[in-house]
Amino acid sequence: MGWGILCSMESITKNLTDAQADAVTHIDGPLLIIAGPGSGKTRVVTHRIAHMLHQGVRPYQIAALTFTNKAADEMRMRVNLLAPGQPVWMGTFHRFCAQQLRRYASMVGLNENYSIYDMSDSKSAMKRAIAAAGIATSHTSPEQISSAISKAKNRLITPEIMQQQSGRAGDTVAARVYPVYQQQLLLANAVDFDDLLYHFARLLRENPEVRAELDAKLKYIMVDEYQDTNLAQYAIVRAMSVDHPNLAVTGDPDQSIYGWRGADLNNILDFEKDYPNVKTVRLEQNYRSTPNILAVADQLIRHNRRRKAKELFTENPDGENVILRQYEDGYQEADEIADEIAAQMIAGNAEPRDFAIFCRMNALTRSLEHALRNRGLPYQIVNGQEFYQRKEVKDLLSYLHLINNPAHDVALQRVINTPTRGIGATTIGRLQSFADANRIPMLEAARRANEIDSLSKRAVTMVSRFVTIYDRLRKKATASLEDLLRYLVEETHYVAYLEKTGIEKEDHNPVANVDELISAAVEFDRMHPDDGSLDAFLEQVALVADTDAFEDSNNRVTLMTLHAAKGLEFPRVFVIAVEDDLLPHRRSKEDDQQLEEERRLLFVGITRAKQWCQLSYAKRRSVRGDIRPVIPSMFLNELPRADMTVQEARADNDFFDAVDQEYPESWDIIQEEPDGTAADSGPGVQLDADPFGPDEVFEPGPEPSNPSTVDRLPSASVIPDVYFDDAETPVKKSKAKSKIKAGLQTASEMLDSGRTPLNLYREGSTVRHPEYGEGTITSLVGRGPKKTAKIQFGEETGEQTFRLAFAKLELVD
DNA sequence: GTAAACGGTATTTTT
DNA sequence: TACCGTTTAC
Repeated sequence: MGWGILCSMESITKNLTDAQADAVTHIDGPLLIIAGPGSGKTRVVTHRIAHMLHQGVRPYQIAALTFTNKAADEMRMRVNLLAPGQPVWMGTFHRFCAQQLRRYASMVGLNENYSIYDMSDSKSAMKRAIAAAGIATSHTSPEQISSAISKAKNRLITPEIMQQQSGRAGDTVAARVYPVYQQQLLLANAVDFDDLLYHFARLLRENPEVRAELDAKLKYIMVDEYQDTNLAQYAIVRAMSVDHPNLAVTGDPDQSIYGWRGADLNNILDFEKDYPNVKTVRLEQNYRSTPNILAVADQLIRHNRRRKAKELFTENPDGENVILRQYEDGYQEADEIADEIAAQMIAGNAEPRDFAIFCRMNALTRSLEHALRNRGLPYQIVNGQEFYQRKEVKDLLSYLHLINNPAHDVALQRVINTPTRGIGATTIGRLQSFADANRIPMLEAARRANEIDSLSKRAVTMVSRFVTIYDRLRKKATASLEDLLRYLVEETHYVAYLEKTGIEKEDHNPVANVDELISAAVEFDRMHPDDGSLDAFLEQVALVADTDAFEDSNNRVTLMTLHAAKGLEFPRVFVIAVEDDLLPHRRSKEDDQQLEEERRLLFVGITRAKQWCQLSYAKRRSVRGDIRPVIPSMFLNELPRADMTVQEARADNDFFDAVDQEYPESWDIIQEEPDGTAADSGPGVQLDADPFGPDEVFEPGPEPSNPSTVDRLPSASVIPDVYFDDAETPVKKSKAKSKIKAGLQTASEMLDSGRTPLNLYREGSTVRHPEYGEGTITSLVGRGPKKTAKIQFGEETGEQTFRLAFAKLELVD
């Protein structure tokens, strides 16, 4: 054996449980590993690879397919510890297909330098296809058509078949667009994400010799997260495991959360039928979580019908109860979670990286972000706006794409007038028509601009000028990426353009992003001294997901969606907004299978937690602008109260204390726990006396005002009505309340009744105060009831600070 | 042709 | 609220 360092057989299998060792030592023949959360699955997979190598399997005969780059990186790192330097192929499905397609490009009608359209690219392409197909978007949206076509591709349905099938279904429109869209992609020498799988699956199906070749070459295929495979992926894996059916899949039906993307749970549920001689191993012991957390998760998931029943257990010591927490609203949720994190850190047994906050939708991270930032807590958002999606980055990448693939029409349209060079929509439209008529790429049309009669002389000049710039850039295509990018930025005067047009916002600095992209290029050059091509760089960029951006080396609180959380673990976990219409999501409630998927989503969230976990919901939450009452998620009723602590919302006397706690300048320094009291509203904030007029809605609740006191309510078998009813809440039983229920008046209107709505105050607004007279708002911070303004009055009074919800202010216009 | 201003509308999750 | 497409004013 070529590597002396590799551990002995015993050390590979020692420290493994029987079940784990069973899986690790199974080499030939199909293998199904049902792996519960935290059951050491990655350990098994990596040890199995090491074991196979040890037994003489050649590294290039093994391919391990994952869904995320992060999972692949993790696997690579850990295999490398066990068997250093072995060239086992590990990577995502999409990357695998992309690489194979490079080799066999011509067999599916592509060129080897084909481009991968990202979502926004395919969106533009889709719009163009819809227009070309002559379809009015009055009754459908491009998104719906996209999604129908995407689903078709995931199920390996060709345009022809879709047209035949769509007799009665509402997919007829999509079926008409589909062939047009595919043709345009092919003409642009491009594929979308689905095509990577679709083309490759069809390639295998239609070319037996290619199939046999790959089957023989990759004798041992492993698939991670098998429960998330769709039909295309299933077909690919199957096709490569006919002559050498040494297919090992790992997964957990209870963690299947990608049904909406075409994942078919039957792939894993029926695996044993597909491969009769399969060896099945169940990993049910959990090494990650406390028994309490596991019990809650297990009880929840037992409500699903479509699953393979598992008996999850752990030998970990007992931990704290899972907390079920109610908040008044999303802002309080955000603030108090941030406070809780601060408190736990101050208590000294946690640091930022220990915490993760999960939510159903990206939009929900905003208030959390705000609250964390206010307290100076370091955090990272794992989704937000992906770096590669930002305008300035996309602009430059589009240039690179066009340089690499002159047929990339989407890139051309993005770039031809960026920076602006006098080529407007009309001109672009005419180029497009000419291109369509002659079945040529738009760049080709641009080269032949003088043949296009409809173009004005001026337009022809402008277009030619662009082509000249393009050709100049193209000459640099083989330079290092860094050189190419720098040259590009310089030649197009891109930075000047950004500075001229860019509106620099607080957390958005376009020029810095340009620099960051250049850094990424430098890094790529460094990592690929030999094989570094523009092609490879663009492929790499296209296939990294936002979830891969997660850095556990950063000592930061992590904010992400539940989907992004899969495969990760954190000591302390918050799942926020466990509310009806959100989790389960409104659009998933009608269908049982989708509802079960939502339940799995929460299951995934809870099982990420190692020692501490809180689920929360609010009584009301603002949804795109206005505030609406909330019904807690039905899933909360399914949780066992024995392992939980239920906490009702703290009454909103919180408006007057906890808000303005002082936090350390830097979290390196840990301070004593702040002892906020009702009277202590913190420095710099002035509250008007008695904010409650006769018509006020709020009254102080019965809770103690010391925020460090935690209320532990007795457990209950179901969520008591009190959580969303008025019985013990600070909302008075008044006409105002019934209006909430009837939806006639929003809570924010109630809060602001008889006052100027908070969102009308702007920096620079002139306001009148009964005592101080007129002043100008110099700054605004905070949200909702906590929105605070600094107001500059006359010389005598100077600057004063007010909580807008309570101050007796009037807007002067 | 460009840019700002307006108004309508959608709103999940992501390789 | 935020984005997008459209209109409007230069």
